[in-house]
Amino acid sequence: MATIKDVASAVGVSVSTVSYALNGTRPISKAKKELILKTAQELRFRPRAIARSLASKRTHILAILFPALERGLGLSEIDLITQAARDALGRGYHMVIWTLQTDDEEELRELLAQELVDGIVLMEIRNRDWRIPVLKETDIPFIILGRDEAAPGESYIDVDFFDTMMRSISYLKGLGHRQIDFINQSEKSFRDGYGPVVRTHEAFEYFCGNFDIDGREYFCGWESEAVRSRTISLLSERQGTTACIVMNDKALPGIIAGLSGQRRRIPEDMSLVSIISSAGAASFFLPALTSFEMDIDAMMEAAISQLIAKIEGRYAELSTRLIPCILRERDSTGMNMVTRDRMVS
Amino acid sequence: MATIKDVASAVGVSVSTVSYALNGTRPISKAKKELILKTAQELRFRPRAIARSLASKRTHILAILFPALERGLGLSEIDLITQAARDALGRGYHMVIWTLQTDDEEELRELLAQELVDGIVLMEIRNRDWRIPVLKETDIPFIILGRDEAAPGESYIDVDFFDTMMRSISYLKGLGHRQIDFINQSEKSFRDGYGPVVRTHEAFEYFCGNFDIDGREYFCGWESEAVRSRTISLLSERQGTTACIVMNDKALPGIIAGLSGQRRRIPEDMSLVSIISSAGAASFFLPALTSFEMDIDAMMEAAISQLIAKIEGRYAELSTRLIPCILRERDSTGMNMVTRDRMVS
DNA sequence: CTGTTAGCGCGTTCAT
DNA sequence: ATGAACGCGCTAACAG
Repeated sequence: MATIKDVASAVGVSVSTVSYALNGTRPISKAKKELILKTAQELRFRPRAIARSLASKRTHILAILFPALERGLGLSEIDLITQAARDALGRGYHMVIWTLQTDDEEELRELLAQELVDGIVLMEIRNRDWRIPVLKETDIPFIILGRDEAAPGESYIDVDFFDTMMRSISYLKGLGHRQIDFINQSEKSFRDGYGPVVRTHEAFEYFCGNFDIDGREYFCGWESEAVRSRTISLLSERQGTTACIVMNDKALPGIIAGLSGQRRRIPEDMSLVSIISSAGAASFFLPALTSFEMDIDAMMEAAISQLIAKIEGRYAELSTRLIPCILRERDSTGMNMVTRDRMVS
Repeated sequence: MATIKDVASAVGVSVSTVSYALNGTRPISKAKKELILKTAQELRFRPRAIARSLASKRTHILAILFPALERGLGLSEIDLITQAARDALGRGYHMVIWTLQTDDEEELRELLAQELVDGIVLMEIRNRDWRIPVLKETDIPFIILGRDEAAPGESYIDVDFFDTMMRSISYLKGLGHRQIDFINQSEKSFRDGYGPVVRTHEAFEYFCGNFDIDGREYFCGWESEAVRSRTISLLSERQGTTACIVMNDKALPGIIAGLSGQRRRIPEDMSLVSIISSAGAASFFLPALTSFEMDIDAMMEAAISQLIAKIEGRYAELSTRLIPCILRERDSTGMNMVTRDRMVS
């Protein structure tokens, strides 16, 4: 492989001139610059990433950091990761995956001490996440996907849950629904103060009031058989509900089975909106589910560009962004029959 | 951050001695060695990955390479990626993700020319995959997940489809089933010679003969509504089938809906076995599906260890391995009623 | 505008 | 068993 030296001697200039010409770090006479670029091309010269890093103290490598998960990532994480890698690559950065074996600080410290990466994307953030203080000890830039209420002052990108809930309710109201159930995730995660659960909880309450909706929230695990029977009992416990918002991908099969077990058709008898779900999950079902999906491309674009901006020192200020979801109307929602009949008559 | 120099002067020896002590490259007197290790510890010295790489010509970074996919990876890819990263990390290697923007050779060449990685894991392999010749041009070690029939002589790790089909049929026969359908993937992928589709096709034919099973294979797309109606017509077209093997995760919702539309209960009227599916997909349904799942941990363990062995020059020979699937009995399979009744009477 | 040169931090050969 | 010195390929002061 050709080195910068080869190019230099081929053109008859010094290595620094070549370096400057290639990086545009310093003005070079037009003629020479073009000649250098041309010869570099011909010699198929590529700066060796490692050598460049050693000299410039910048590796052009980012890391995406996962905690040890209790087996099984959701359906959208794959898109997040690959999209992040792709975005980074498009900007000249590589992306490494760091999946920590355990919630072990020492392991993370080891990784950081190697100084292999220029910046870090933190995923699967939890409240009072132990990783944040560790990262702050070093001066390595990082960005958070999600929010840690206990760590104000950190830059983050998150889903706009408030907006999503508002639009969900508004959408269903537009279809004539007046009594709406909201199936949230587990009560435990609510008590733990897990961001998405808490924020949608608050938003649901707020907007039901605002839109004059008779709403009710249920917490729910995800073990399919349990969810099904729970759904069935809910149905009899509270009559008159014609629409349901679900933020719980894993509970969906149980809910749908429960509905069908009670002879409630979707969407004729019950409209279903899945929120914060992945495209894959929502279109997996029959009927395909109307959903508000995370705008993964936008989130990652924002995350990577902000992270790189920090690395390159363009602005180090706190930056926070909320990304709205995208509504995909599919086959699980329809007009409230009662309302429709009233309108017809 | 402390450098090797700091350690050397702190102990009062030369840098090379420290290097040797740390890497065990050369015998060092016991006393000094221990002192050096201790001081390094105290100074929190970590060899800078980049500097080490430049000198040793080895980066301890691997890449996992994806082609540009037509939107949406399956449910098991996420596990494959994170497991690969974790395995690598456990062996002292970082894993970067390379998702190519397009099927563009030049992009891959650029990446390779940077000499950032020591080895490559090739995923989503296709027949006559264009990436293999490109990789062979360089002398960088790589390993294939899957098989490319058109590239004999390359090391690979793949699912043991033959074994899986044998065990599936055997398992169902043990439950008394004698007439079995096999729902494969699309006919197009079969004609394209896509490995999994072709191999299961052959295995199904072979083992039906072997086990004296009345088997029939169907190719099938994945658009849910189409799959459902297809399933319904299949049911009437061929009576007497009591069990069904499916290698098509995305078609599962349609198949299940079609079955229930014809009032066939699972597993009372029809046993369902999902093969080569991910744990997530199979347990997502209600009833949860009995399945032969990819042994992702074993596959990745094999892949990474073989790749690293090649890198470290332990053996450069061709190595191929077929990994059997793991049977998970869930709720979608049961005794063939006809057989059972006969046994009872 | 351009060339010279000193590192970047570590591995490793050559001496001793 | 140990140290000095060189080199990996490139960037960025420091000089003109």
